[in-house]
Amino acid sequence: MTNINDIARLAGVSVSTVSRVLNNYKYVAKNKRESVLKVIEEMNYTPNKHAIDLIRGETRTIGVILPYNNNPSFDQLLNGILAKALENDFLITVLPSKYSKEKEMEYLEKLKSKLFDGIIITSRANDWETIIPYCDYGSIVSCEYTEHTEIGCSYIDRYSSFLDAFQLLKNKGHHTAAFTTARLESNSTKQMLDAYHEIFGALPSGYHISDCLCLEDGYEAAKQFLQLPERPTAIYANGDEVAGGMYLYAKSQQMKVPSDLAIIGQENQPVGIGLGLTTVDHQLMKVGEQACSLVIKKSRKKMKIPYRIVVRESV
Amino acid sequence: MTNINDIARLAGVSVSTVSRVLNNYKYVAKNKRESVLKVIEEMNYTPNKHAIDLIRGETRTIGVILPYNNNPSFDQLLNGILAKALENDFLITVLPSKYSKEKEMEYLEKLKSKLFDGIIITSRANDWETIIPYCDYGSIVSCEYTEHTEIGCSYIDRYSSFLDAFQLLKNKGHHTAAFTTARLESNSTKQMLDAYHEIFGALPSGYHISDCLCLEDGYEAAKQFLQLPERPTAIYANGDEVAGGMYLYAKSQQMKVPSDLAIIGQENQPVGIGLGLTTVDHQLMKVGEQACSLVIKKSRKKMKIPYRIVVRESV
DNA sequence: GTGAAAGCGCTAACAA
DNA sequence: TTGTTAGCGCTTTCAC
Repeated sequence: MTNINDIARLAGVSVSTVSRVLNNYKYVAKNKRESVLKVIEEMNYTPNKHAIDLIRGETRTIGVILPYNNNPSFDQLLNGILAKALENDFLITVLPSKYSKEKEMEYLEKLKSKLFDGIIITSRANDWETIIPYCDYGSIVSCEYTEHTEIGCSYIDRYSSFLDAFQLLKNKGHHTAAFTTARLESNSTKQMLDAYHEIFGALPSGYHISDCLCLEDGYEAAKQFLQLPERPTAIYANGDEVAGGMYLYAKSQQMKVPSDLAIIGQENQPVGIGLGLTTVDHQLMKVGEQACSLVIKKSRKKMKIPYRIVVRESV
Repeated sequence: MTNINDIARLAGVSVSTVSRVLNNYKYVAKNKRESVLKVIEEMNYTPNKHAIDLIRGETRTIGVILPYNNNPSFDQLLNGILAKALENDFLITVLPSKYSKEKEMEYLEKLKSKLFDGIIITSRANDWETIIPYCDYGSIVSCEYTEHTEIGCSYIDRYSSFLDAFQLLKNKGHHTAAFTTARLESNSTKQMLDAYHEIFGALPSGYHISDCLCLEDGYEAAKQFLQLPERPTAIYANGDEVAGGMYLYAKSQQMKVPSDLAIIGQENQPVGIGLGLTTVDHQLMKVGEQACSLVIKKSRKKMKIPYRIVVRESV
């Protein structure tokens, strides 16, 4: 492996001159610059990135902690992040966590070991208290709101989005609604429950199913909901794919949507467009873009991203 | 920033002993090991990864060149790669190319600069001839078949999958079929055309539309196909989201699927499940997993991944 | 078992 | 405008 010393020797200059050429410094004699460039070309030389990063203490790489990598919502987030990173000449390393506390800590340790300039936490298992110390080693940005001033946030006001969705159902004449969520322990689930109480009051037993991630989960959830003695007349799904599964189950039972069953999804995904599902679009791509901007700028701002409701025929 | 020297000094040992502790060497006196560990703990020390990578010349990181990062097929590929990488304790850096030759070369240069141990090329703009020289700097694996022995391949036999799909349509009584592809210049498109000729003979003019990536593209493509003087009776879409768009357009024209128009998609995606679309599942997730295994093992094997046709109600 | 010292490949302060 | 040299933080002989 040829290195900077070889180049210097062959070009008959010092390593610093080679370094200057490499970094486009002004004050290098034209002829020296040219001969250095020539040798570099001949030797097919490329500087070792680790040596550079070691000195600079910077990598222009951002780690993205992602619980699931086969989930459309997190894909949207990631896509936003990637777009912004590309724009700014940053590299993105994907860090799948499966909500494992240990994995998350492992990734935060990598921030500490200088592998990344910053980390975006799209969702987390650990408490903020255990995460915050790592802010000393790089910029940490969350896609969920937190009061902690050390953490930049690119977030959605989920509570009010849930309120809006439930209110929409109430306006359509529903007195209750069933709903699904992803993780039972998540903040989002908590907000969903609060929003429900706010709009409809007490939640009928069996009206909340958790751990729904994909179309099949939605199908099963709908089956469960519709076998309840007091069937719900409306369902709020935590994603359009889940909503799609519900739609399919309803159809399989010869039910009409929305007259027999109203369905509302989230994130404006293709299957929802296909089936004509009303959806709450949280604009996760924008959330991702903003999150990436924040890490790059090492900003700790709290940026709320607006959501919008896309009305189609399922409500 | 505390470093290995600080730890050595504070623990009253040499840096080599600290290094030995860090790397779980056997021959370190118990008391020294303990005092080193204690100081590490107290100082909250983590070794600098760049220094280590610089020496070892290895990073346990793989770069994945991905033309589009908001495309479901490439998402599936990436998900497979991520799953396998996680299993083997490798990190994945996503390298969006948008089929730019320059970007691709930039990423290959990063392989040369030792940032990655290997690179997976999911799809490419450059010729193999310009890519191959980079095999000297790390393992390069392709998700497309190539004869070049330097390149490991985890691939699909697209030609025969296309034959199968067209044959299926022919068996159902169709004498022609329209189809969509992604990039006009791609190998895949070439194979699609060849397969078409093999099964149906000459391609009626207007029966091939390129640059279809998403549901909206499919909608537009169907509109164009169905405005043709000789309407096609069947369409083979290059993805289920594209197929979904076609389905929606057909429905908007009060056409029945499959009696008025047969539609077959690819990749078994949620929208296809939702709409009951027959699809050719190339098992891209498995392709990704296998590709990742190959880079990790620095293998240059050619691994063909089987596809399967999922029959639903759209054909 | 342990430490001194020579790198790994590069940048940057300093002196010339 | 250039070269010398001291690092960056770590691993790894080699000698004791």
